[in-house]
Amino acid sequence: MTAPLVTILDDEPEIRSMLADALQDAGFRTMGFGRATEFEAALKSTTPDVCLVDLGLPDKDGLTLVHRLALEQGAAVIIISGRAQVQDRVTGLELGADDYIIKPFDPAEVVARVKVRLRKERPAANSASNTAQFNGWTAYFDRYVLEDTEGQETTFSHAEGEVLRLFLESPKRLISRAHMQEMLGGAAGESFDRAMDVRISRLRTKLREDPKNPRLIKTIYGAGYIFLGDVSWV
Amino acid sequence: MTAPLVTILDDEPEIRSMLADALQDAGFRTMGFGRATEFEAALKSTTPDVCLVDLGLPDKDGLTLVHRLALEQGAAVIIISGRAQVQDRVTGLELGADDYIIKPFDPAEVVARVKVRLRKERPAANSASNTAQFNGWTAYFDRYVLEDTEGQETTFSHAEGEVLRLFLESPKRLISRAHMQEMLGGAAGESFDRAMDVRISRLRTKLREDPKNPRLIKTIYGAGYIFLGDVSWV
DNA sequence: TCCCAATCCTTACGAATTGTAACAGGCTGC
DNA sequence: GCAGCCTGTTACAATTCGTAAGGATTGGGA
Repeated sequence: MTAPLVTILDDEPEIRSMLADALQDAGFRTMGFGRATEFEAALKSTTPDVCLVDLGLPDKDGLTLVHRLALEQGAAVIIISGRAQVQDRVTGLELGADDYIIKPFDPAEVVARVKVRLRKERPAANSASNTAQFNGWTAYFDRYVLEDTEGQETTFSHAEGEVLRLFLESPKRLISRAHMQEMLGGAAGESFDRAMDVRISRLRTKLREDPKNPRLIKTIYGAGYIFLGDVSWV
Repeated sequence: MTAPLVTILDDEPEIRSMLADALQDAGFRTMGFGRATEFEAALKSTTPDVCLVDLGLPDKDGLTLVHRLALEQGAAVIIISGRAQVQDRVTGLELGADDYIIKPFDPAEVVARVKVRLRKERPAANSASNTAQFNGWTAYFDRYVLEDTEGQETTFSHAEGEVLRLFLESPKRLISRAHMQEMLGGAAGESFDRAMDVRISRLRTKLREDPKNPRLIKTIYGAGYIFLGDVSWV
């Protein structure tokens, strides 16, 4: 799968290169344009995933371009503009933009917002995004299935999935009991926190952990748990 | 079709009412909450389309709430926060928020951004189409027919169609049992709610679901159902 | 080293929830 | 009226998940 393509349409070269650097660091392909006509020409041969569009263009009205982009291309459109009036933002969003960022901006925020758009826009990438691999196991959170090296499948329940997901999102880091309670919805630490133990116990058996020598879910006495797998989300 | 539901979670009553007014003027239904626990309790019986969440809550960490919402509910989440640092915004967006609005804000902009989310989230809400495709199946609601990959047709009844339509209009989102009752007529009764189970059971057999490992209609114990197909309305 | 209290694991049990087969009433069309 | 389908109800099986209880483990102090 090729990296998502982000186009940058802005007449100031410094802004273009600043955004391109930040986006490329985040793993995206980028294409920069200084004029709307150039950009439109390029659209004939490429389909960007996200389009960053500056409204203050010399050769064309940015808003109509945004409108066309959103309608025809189906790409996510993020307006970047110096015009900070609320009315500008509202009309920009109503004409089809997915987001509206005001100059001056921080590149990190632009990258974050681009990522949000991608997360939502690409259904294929979305359905695969709740799958994680670790130490021979594959966890499919959408199907509630755990698959071992030989392709053997086991199902896990919703509650078990919550715990597993929490571990897989913070591997090799200590997860305190209190934090766990909070994440997993429970009322804040009553004396009933043994429920947590049971959940983990059940998860351990599904992961076929050796009770004497757990390799994946390690207990830190008096502190919490730590998940030791090498996790990669697919 | 009922108006989209927007929840407002903020500890300041003035902000809640200001947002509620603006959103209701725009034609949305709203529900306001001052504490995270109240909100979580309400989630058991309703499924909001967009959730506005203030991060500075007294009783719970807003960010973990956002994370859970985005993950489990599948609803669009918009953070509203007084914390204006770029880092705050980036982490908020990475944890699953779809947008991040900084206080003080203009209600008109909030409304505009809510509309953008709805435009993206509910593919079927706008078009009054009667045909939907998902995972090899095609459902023709005008003919009460379900067609599989090979063109084999099965009919479904009105009651089954109601459930199926509800699922197909909110794919990959948790649909609470109570919300379902409300949608499908019956008052939330006592033993009546078993009718719901039976409807779903019958729908499952028509979709040839494996009882041990359903791939399309997933049960979340104690919460509701979630439809996992990739839906597109035609 | 030994002991003890705190902490944690595991098993068994039971309440709550959900799945589904079977039955029965109701409606429609012939 | 009768046959056939739709749909709610009932009853019972299966699942989920918290709780209790007893045993095992840990780590610090005697």
